[in-house]
Amino acid sequence: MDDDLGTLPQKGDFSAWYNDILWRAEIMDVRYPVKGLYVWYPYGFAIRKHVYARLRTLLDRDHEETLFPLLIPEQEFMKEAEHIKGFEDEVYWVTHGGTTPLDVKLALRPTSETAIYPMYALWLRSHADLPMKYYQIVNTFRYETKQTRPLIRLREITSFMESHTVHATWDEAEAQVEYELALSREFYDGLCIPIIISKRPDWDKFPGADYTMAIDAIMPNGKTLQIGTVHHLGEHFSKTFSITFEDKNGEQKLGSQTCYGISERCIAALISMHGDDKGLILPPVTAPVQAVIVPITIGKRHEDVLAAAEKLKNDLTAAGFRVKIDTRDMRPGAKYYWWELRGVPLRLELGPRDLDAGKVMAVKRTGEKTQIELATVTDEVTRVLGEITAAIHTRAEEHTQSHLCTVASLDTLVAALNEGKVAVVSWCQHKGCGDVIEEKTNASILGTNARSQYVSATDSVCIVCGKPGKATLVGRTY
RNA sequence: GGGGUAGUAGGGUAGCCUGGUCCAUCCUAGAGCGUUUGGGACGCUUUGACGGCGGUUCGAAUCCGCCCUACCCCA
Repeated sequence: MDDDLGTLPQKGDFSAWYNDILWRAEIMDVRYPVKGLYVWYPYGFAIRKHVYARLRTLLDRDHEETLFPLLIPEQEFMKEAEHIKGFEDEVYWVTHGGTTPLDVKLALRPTSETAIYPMYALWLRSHADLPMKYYQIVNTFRYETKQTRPLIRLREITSFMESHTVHATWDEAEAQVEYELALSREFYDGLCIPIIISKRPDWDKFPGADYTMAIDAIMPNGKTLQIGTVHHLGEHFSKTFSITFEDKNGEQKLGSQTCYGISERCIAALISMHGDDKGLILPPVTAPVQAVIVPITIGKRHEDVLAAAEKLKNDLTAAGFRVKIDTRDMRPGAKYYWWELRGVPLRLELGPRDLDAGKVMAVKRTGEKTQIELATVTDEVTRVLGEITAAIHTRAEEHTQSHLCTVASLDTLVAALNEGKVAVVSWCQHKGCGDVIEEKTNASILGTNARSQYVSATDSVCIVCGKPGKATLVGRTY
C-alpha cells in the first residue's frame, strides 16, 4: 500500500506534481491547440464556481457587479501613456471584420481600464455619485512571451475579477485600497491561504498607478505567487479620461481611483498550497463534493447498505452539504484513492458493521478516522468539516511561517533564498541598491512595507548602503 | 530575444537515418462479458495512433516544405 502511490509525482517535485495533478484531478486540460489557452474540466470549473461565489459574496457587500465589452477601440486604449507602455507588447488586436480591414483596430482587453473609464466619465456627474465601486469577472487576453503555465501564466486569463472605484479624494481612494486589502485577506483566509502584503517597488507597479499593493503566497517550493493586486491610480486615468464630478461648491474635480484584481491564480494557490502526495486537498467551502459516501456492499447486505447510504445522502443534502454517493463497481480501496486525488474533504464509509452499530466511519482527507453516530450525522459532519478546515489552515500557516525569515545582511539573504525561503531585509528603496540585491540573490524585490503575521518586519538600515531602510520582502517569484 | 530537441492510441515508448501492407510494445488507459468488493481485484474478448496542411512516390509514421504546439538551454 505504501510502496505504490500511483504515478502522481511526489509533491516535493512541485513542478511535476502541479502539472500532473491538473489533469489527473481533472482541473485543466492543457491539450487545447493554442499556446497559453487551457480548458476547464467540469470538476475544475466546479471548484472555480465555489471559489468565485465566495469572492462575489464578499464584493457584493460594498461593490456592484457589471459587465463591459471585451473589445476596446485603439484610440481609447492608446490614451494613457504609461498604461500603453506597460501593455503594448502583450495586446491581441482584432484587425478585420470578416475579410474587411477595420478602420479602427480593436484590442482584446488585457485589463479593462480603458474600456471602463470612458463610461465612468459619462456616468459620473456629481459628488453624490461617489464613491463608485463596480467590478466584473471576465476573461482577458495577454500575449505572454514567457513560458505559459495553466492557471498561472496564461494568454487568456479566464477568471479575472477586476474592481474599479472612483472617490472624491486621494485619501478616500487610499482608504479603499486598505479596504480591498482587508477583503482579500478575508477571501484568502476562507481558502486557508496565508498571504503576505507588500508595496511593489516603483519599477514593478501597475502601469499608470500611483502605487501598487500586492498579495503574495508562498508556494511549496518557496517561490512566491502574486495572487492579487490593489492599485491606487490617483488621478492618472481620471485626467486622461475626464472622470470628473461637480463638488459641493459647484467646482469640477477629478476623481481619485483604485483598481483591484484577482485571477484564477487564486485557484493555482489553492491547489498548490494544500495538496499532498495523494492529490488535492480542498477546504470544504471550495469542494464541489464535500463528503463522499462509499457504501461497502458485501453479499446479501447489498440492498440494506445501499438504502442506508441513500438515506444518509438525502439527510446530508437536505442539511445543505454537497454530497455524492459512489456506487460504481470498483473496489472500495480504488474509490478511496480516486476521491482522495480529487481532494474531497470527508469520506463516509458505510458498511454492514456500521449499519448494525448505527454508525458511519468518517475519514478526513487530512488524515484521521472517527466513527460518528448516524442519528446525529448532520451535526457531526458540520463539526468534522470544521476540523478539516482548521487542519488545512494550520498546515498552510506552518508552511508559510517556516518559509519566511528576517535577515540582516546580503550573505545571509543569499543563504536564506537558497534554502527556498522568502526573506525580509531592510532596503533604502533606491534603485541602485535594489539592483544589487536582485543581482546578488538572483531573486526579486517583492515590495516594501511588508505586512505579515508570520514574520517580524521592522525597518532598519539598508543591507547594501547602510542608510535608513524599510522592511522589504525578497523572494524568487513565479 | 538567441539556440537546441521533440510531437506516434487516454498515458508512456520503439520504429524514422536505410520509404514496402507495418500484427510494434508497455501501463494504474477505453469498451464489452463474467467473477469480485472493509485500502489501488482478476480472467477472457476487443477498440484505438503516427501534431496539421501540402509535396515527392506505385507506395509516407519514415523523405521534402510550410505551419502549429511542447520541452530544454543561453541572454
